Amino acid sequence: MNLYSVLAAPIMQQFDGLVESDLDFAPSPKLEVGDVALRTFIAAKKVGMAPPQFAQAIVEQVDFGTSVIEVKAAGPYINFKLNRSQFAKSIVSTVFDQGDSFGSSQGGAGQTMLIEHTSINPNASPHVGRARNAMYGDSLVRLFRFDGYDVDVHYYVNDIGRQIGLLVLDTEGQLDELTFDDVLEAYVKANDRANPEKPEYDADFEAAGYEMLAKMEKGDPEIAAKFTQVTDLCLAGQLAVLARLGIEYDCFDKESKYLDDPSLDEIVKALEAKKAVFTDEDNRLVVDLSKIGHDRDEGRYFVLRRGNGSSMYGFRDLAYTIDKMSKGADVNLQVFGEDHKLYAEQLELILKAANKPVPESIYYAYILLKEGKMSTRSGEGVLLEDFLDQAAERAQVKIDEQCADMSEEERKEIARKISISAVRFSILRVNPNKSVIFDWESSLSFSGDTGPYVQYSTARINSMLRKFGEVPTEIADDIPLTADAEWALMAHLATFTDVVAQATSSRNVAAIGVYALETARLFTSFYHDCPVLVAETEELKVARVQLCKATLQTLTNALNLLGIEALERM
RNA sequence: GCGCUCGUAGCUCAGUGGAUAGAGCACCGGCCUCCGGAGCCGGGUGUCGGAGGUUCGAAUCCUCUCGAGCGCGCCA
Repeated sequence: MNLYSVLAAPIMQQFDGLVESDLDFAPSPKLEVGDVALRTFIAAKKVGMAPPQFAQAIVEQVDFGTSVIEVKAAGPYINFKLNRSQFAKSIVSTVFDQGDSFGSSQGGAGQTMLIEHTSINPNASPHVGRARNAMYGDSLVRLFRFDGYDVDVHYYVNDIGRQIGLLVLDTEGQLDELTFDDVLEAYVKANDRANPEKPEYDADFEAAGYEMLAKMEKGDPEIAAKFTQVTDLCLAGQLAVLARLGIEYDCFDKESKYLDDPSLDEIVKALEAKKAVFTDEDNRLVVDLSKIGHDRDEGRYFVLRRGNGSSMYGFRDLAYTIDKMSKGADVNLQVFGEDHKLYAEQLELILKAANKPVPESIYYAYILLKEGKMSTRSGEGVLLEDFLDQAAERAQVKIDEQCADMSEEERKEIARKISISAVRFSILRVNPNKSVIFDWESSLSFSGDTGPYVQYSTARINSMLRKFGEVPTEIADDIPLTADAEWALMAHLATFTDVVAQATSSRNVAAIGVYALETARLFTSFYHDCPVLVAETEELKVARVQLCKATLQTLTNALNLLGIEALERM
């Protein structure tokens, strides 16, 4: 359903040599001027006329039939007043027909996508900053699934490394009784004991931690089992928090699997052939990236192995990336914080040098705390769990007073859904390459540009639909939807498919949030202007209810992409 | 120092070549004897960081510059 094709066809018929993309249609700046505008610059150039003359020529010569009521040139622009009723039928019936898949252009049908996101160190609880990674990744998953892709979601588990070694050491013998929170606490203590700058510093303990790690890397089965036990416990704790936001994964890839992967030899050989790898004075194995395309001194060297022979994170990550790419998905994505940009570029150079395919990286900027007393500088300072708890508490207060007739169970469930909406929306609505200033007050607010505001529209529509009863699926030919508020809403619904396609190809989920807000705003405006259940005539009532239902469907689909549920009541 | 990203209203953000740059928050007025007031309507606020350039046309593209965030050899 494209409003503009209907107008483009007769123009192309009248003027030879024009294709649809030459005709630059957009909504008119104001409804008083017209419903749709054509900007003639590109097409005028192609037919060899000055834009205002070409505009005039179109107005005089082209017959737009019944779909247009009035055509007026305004300098290089042309404004069309449309037969709104005719377009209304087309728009509403398209939404009805496509239902839950309205908005999808099925561009990914038959294709596969592999995405890796989140990957938090096991020794930490998810912070709001990291959660931006998980929420973005998760919404990309939803977006690609909606577009028809078969998506596989991967989580890279950093199950080896110094911090796990320290944890194993510190919790030895008591792991069976410990909870995730206990382990987090233990890690803080263990970290201090291994930090020479802290009063608790214990050199023997630190050394024992490294020894533990070395044994693990050598494949000691007993130690390995202990590592697994700690890692699994932590992972389960992290996943529980992420699951509260509706975030799930298909595969967990353990880093320890890639300690000595055969593909690593292949990489080193390829680098050797280009004289891009050397062993330095401290016996480290180092890549000189300037030999394979890096053009400056900063970040020129990339260490693969330490002097003692143990591998670096990046070396194992190379093996992991090769493994991921070997699955042959049509689209491969990985979501990183902006601090990983150089690192990812370095990996990319190495992979390319070894003639290996490279996944596409998506970056998000950090979340900063509004300056204040206890602010550390990044959003790392706020635990996701606390954020969710606070949001749920606030929502609960409001629900308890507003939905007093419902059971406690129901109220709790609704409060939960609203809190998730507030949290996800506040983070997702900002473009990912832009830092978000995190502030409790506005992030937990339920009014204005928020997820709960959008949900409110869905609850309101559902309330009307319950009162109305069964909505006829048949749309009348002369459906009486012609008021400005009705048109503005319908015209906006008609753009959803384009918005989704654009968001998918640019991997920018924020556009969906902006769209959902605008839809909710236009709906509320319509709702206040146009009586629905108390409309003057039965025809008008049915038509408006149908528009409401189409709006609800669109909002539901948009919210789903953001991991937010539309609500029956709130 | 070098590289990447960002800079739009008091604050938080939309707006990736087209008409008079838009929302929310905050502030001031209205609006529930009509369908849900987490709402709606109205009121004003801009050197689009700055300077050049490209273009019929620039918040948007290019160059320079200032400011902020992030990164830059044995953390993951």
